[in-house]
Amino acid sequence: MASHGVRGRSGGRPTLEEVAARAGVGRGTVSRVINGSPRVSEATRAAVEAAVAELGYVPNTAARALAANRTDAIALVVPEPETRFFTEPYFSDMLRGVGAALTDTEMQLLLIFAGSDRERQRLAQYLAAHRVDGVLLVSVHADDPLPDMLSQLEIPAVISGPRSADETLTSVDSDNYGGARQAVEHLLARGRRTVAHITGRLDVYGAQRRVDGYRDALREAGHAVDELLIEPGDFSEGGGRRAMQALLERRPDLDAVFAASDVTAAGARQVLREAGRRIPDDVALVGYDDSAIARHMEPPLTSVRQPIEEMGRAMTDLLLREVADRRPSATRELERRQMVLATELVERASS
Amino acid sequence: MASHGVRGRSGGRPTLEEVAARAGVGRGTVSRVINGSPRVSEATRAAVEAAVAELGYVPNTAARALAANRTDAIALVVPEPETRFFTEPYFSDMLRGVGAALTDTEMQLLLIFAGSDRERQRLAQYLAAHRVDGVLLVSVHADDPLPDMLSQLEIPAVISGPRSADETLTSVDSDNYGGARQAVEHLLARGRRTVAHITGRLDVYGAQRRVDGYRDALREAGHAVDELLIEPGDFSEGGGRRAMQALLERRPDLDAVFAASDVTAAGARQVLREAGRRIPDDVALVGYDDSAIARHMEPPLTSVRQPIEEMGRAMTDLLLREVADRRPSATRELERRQMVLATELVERASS
DNA sequence: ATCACTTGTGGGAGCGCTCCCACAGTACCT
DNA sequence: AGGTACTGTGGGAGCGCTCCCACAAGTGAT
Repeated sequence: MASHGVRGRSGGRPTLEEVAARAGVGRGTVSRVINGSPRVSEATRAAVEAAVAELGYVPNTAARALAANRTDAIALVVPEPETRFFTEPYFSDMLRGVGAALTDTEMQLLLIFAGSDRERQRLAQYLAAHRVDGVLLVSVHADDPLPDMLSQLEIPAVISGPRSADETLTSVDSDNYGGARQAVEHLLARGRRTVAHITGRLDVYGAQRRVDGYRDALREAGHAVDELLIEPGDFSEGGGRRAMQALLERRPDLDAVFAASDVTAAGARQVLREAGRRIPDDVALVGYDDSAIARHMEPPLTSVRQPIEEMGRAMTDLLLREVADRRPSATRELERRQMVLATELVERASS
Repeated sequence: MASHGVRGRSGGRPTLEEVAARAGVGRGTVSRVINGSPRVSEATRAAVEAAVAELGYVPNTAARALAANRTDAIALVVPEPETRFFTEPYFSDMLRGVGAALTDTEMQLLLIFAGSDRERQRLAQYLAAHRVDGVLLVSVHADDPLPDMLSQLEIPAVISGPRSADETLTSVDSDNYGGARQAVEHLLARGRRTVAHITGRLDVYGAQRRVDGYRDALREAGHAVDELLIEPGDFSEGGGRRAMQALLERRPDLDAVFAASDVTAAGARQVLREAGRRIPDDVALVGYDDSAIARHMEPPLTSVRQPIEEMGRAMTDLLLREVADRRPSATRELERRQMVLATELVERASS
């Protein structure tokens, strides 16, 4: 029986040492070739590469991580219990962007579900155990302790939506303010006079910015902002229904609704239908996210598209850069990085 | 300057050795406590646990992986380029199930995107580098070399849909055959006589099984199976459109369509509308997946729900068991495991 | 009292790699 | 000729852990 581990020594994966022996060089030289160091002669490099190919050598990740103090992996922290995250396409799109950015890298992606308190506890542990080189944070609430924990642990992190106007972490965001303005300006341009807004969860900074955009668009068009036309939602379908009911009671004369998400708009639409309002004839409806729901709604929903995939890609790129900066001998370029990507209004029949 | 790595020795994360010194015991004893070995006296255990708490000790994953030859991580291999994977909710649901099964475990989830040849190449490398203890495989095509590679490398793996009737790997599947039967039986019970079927990609075993279910349901109801009513699709919206057009040309008298996915059904719906057919009055429509699209379609789409989240959970459970079996000293229970979960027909207005 | 076993414990060896120091060899100056 | 530099290379030390052997101490049967 082998002394250690599951697979015995014989016939196991080849090690650096074995490659070195085969190529007739020292361990250090093989390491240099593997890691692309320039301080190796052409002849030696060729010999080592041949040995690597013959033996099918692949460096052991754990050993490398232990010796070099890096893991070549980053984590995407997913606030799992919020079902919203999975029912909306946001997550998938983000993931695709992250995946794309990682494609030409040696980096691997670790998905960490951390919603419950216990999980967040454990998350800290894992990160402390240095399981990853950096962390991508999405959908963070204002009072989430995680970002600050990461700062304290000096773990590179990038956050998808800044928590406030003066976010300290590197962040990537879509232009929530501008997107909301686009939506409202569009409705006004279509001749609507009484535009209501169902907000998102207001502890999310992006939702606040959408409200700001809504307000400013109205003001600049010379309309007074009527607070009775603003009803808080929570990004969900049920929230959309509740908010729409409240709005119809307060301002039955409204002729347009800008919802902070497509799902919210779907909820609003149900209530409008039940109240006998035709879309867009009586009430124009604009959503946010440009999700599959928007395309398949009846009538198809005008919606603000966020470049979520691009955001995922940008976040990853920024994180990789930060990780590289942290490596020994890197020339630190520690500017604070805040990136904002433009949104796009996708016009459909609902407005 | 610290000699090694980014973080210097001083003030870094505490090590086993430091905990041992603090608790006044040996390194081995601390290791035993950390790993829950019963061969430790109560007093010692308490002392060690106190030291761990005081120092905030967290075991270093890389060191453990290197010494113990295990990583406490499993991989979910995602065939990324197939956009279908991201646009359908299949993926999210699966992921949620996997996450749920992992919640009470120490296991972490590594997401590996492997679609292009180059990526699959690299995937083999990563797996060979022993980066994970086991692999979850979803949406595998009949000619995918990956499953066999994994068998050969003796890496525990569980596959989401078996590749054929005699799959060698442990697999979890939903009852594609039964689901299709449910759908067709439902249509017949509603009085439909001419039921067409738009298939999925026929190199996917599950799609074949749905065709089998479609055929058998018709036969057992005493109907002849007309091959002209079966048109191959590819699970996509465009495929659904093309197939529907072909079917309408060949059999303009059809009064029901069973589509192999909701997205396919959405494509079919468009063509039916353009052809002036009313749903469900002229043609009843049934989809597969019970996705958000089904709920938001006009009219809402009757669809076969697969317990995808449960599948993800089951796959993960099975994989964890296999991984545990592989560990030294485990009592091997090497039965071949094939699990099939029941589907459910969700009836809506389209049929 | 002796032997045999059990329980708890310490610490050496080793996992496979990276980092870095030492040194041989060569080249180019003074 | 001697010095100074640089290039390429070998291999020791060490990353932090697990595994296992050795051994002390206790327990009970002979």
